[in-house]
Order: sequence, then C-alpha cells, then structure tokens
Amino acid sequence: MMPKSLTNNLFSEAVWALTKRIPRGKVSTYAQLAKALKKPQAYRAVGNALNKNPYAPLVPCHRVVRSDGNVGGFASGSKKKIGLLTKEGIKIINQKVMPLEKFIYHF
DNA sequence: GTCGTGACTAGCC
DNA sequence: CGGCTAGCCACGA
Repeated sequence: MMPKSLTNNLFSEAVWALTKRIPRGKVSTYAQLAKALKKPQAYRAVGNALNKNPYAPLVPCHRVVRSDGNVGGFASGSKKKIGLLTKEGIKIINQKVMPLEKFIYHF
C-alpha cells in the first residue's frame, strides 16, 4: 500500500535529508540529488526544495552546487555560499568549484 | 483544476 | 569561450 498522503511534500524532505548527509569538505549537485531520489529529471524541483528549505542552518544547502561546477544560487547570496565552501576546504575559482569531481560526494 | 515560478541542465549558435 | 533557448519537475496561489 502507498498512502498518497505520503507523496505530497516528501520530495522536499528527501532533498533536505540527503543534503544533510553530505559530509563537510564535500559537495553535491542538484542533478545528483535528484538522481538519488530516483527522479533524475527533477533537478529543478530539487533546487526549489533547497530554496525553501526551512532547516537553513541544519541542512548544509551550501554544499550543493550546479553540475557545471558553478556554485549556483543561495538564499543569502552566492557570495556567502562561496565563503562557506572555501572554509570547508573547497577551492572555488571564478564562482566555480575546481576540481569539481574531486569534491563531489557519491551517495 | 489550472497557471506561473524557480538555488537546474543540456544543447545550439 | 560566452550567451541564449527549450524542456523537465514539484509546489503554492
């Protein structure tokens, strides 16, 4: 059985849960999170979930970047996001994570 | 029930 | 290399 009531805002929760799993010093991409949720084409919804994330400091949403390495956006400003990532030991050049593959965390 | 929005991605010029 | 377009999903009004 599958109560549809469980399928309403679970997606967002799942996104936050996965984001919380990202260890310090590593990053992930929106597409990667979507893939982990069995919805590789929902990367758009993933971004929405993070944007509305009510667990701001609890969920390290700043560890989620774009597939092209760009830090993407941030509710408090991409600049702040870059600062946090840099503090974690991640190298960011020209607003991009380099080398991205070395910091990507596989679920 | 329908429409618009967004922290995205890949492709094309 | 840089900029633009179209397509995709979930959520709120």
